[in-house]
Amino acid sequence: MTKIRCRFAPSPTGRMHVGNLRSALYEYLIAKHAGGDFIFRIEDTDRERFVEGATEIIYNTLKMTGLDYDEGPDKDKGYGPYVQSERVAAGIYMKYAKELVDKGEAYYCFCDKERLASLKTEVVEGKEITVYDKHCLHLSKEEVEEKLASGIPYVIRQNNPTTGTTTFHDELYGDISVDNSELDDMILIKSDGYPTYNFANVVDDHLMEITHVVRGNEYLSSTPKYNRLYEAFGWEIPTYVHLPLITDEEHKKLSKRSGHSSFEDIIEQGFLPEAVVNFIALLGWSPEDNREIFTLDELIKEFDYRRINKSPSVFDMGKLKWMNGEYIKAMDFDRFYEMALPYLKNVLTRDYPFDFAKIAQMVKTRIEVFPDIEPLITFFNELPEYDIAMYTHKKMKTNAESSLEVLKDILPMLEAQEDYSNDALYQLLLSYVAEKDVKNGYVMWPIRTAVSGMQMTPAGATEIMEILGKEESIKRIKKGISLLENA
RNA sequence: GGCUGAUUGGUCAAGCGGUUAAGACGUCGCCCUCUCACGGCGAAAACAGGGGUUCGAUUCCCCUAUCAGCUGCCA
Repeated sequence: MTKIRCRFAPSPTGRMHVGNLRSALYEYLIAKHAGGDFIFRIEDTDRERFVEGATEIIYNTLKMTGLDYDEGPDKDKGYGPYVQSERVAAGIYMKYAKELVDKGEAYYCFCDKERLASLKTEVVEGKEITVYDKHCLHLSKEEVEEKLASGIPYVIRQNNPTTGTTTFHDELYGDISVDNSELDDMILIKSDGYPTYNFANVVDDHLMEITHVVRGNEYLSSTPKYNRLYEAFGWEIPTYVHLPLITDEEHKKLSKRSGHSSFEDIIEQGFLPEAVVNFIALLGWSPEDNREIFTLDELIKEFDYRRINKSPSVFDMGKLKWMNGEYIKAMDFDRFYEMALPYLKNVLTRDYPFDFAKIAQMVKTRIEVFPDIEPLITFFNELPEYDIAMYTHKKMKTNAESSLEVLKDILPMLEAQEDYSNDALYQLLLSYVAEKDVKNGYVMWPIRTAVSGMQMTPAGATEIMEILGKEESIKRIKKGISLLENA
């Protein structure tokens, strides 16, 4: 039994897409579940789309998500280099392309853009289809030599048969067949000397002894051509696992506009890496039981790629939020506090010794992502303008009149009170409730309204006063009284 | 247009010939409660359509529809 080797081979073209990240995750999980190796390779053969800094983003994403690779550009285990542009420099692809030319499985093509354009067939919606007509396949050896010698730009194309069918097996999708007449003579080596993905991918996967080729199913339709390449070389065909795609809410491919296209975008919105990993693991895969919360290690243990779904799934931001909220609730307080503090400090700017830890405790069960904290606590910093209609609450049986009465009764009690701890204040108000023989809410509601100016708060009236302290609490109660009196 | 694939509630998703068709998010209701949230309980909500095969189809086959991907000197 050979050791399983899976690779993650992204192109450094920008931020890391969540579809890409999920591929990386599944590749990692498939390898690790079987005790295999996870290889990281960079496919930078498209010099036009290369984005400066994109490689760093990929490294960083892998680090943040905990997808540790066993081999990669900075971890050569003898299969390197792991960056395709370096492999180009080493002449690897050209060597194999020429081998194919010698075998008659590939050929030089000197057709220029104009001729290629003339081959295009106009089809609906402005889409054009080009099928190469094997024009250059018929060049004689002498003609090829002559053109090469005279420096005419060329590409190397795969020479595919035009009759018969090609079948390949995918672990998830089963056997897939296509007529060979559908197989275009795709370009292997571009005129700039770089290989296309189609070629580099096959060569590298073989050379790096990748056993399981795991990738998005946008490659499903070109896999027959890859198979023909393996066969032309006489190489062993790897196990294929094509993954269903992830779409946005409109069932369209995730776009930049959808706001959650990249891992970085999501992290910037206040999500935790482990929640994102957990969430995307469940997008297209499910465990045997109904469990939904998994650490990476637990995923490794449970992940069986045969349980991967075949149909595309929508990236549901709402459920990601829920899951992130679960992670926040389960987080130990010290770590939560540390992460929440910047948001707390951002809002609580008043020159007052706020008890940040207490406030953090209040919001912990009330947020899904960290930025949710801010709107919850701004009232602590400053009493907002509010409408006295807020004093009226049907269930609490309160209205402006009753509220005014309660606030006026309570004010002297609060002024006399020295201990502003939550417990003490609560007992104090409860004694008033008992004395008046009313429901708790009847007195709590107007007080909470007066000290917060908010319809909803992350804490009760007495907890709020504990935070605000005596002076500020009384000031806000008085403000409430004057608002009600002047109504 | 051609090729390939997919199709279970709004979303994720179990199911792999016989089930009251799980569970989760969201939504709604109730309880808890010093508001909200947490927590607890409950409700509404699905097998794309049509033919077969079969004693019996969500499960197997075919057709249609819809969606997606590919159809690049992008990956």
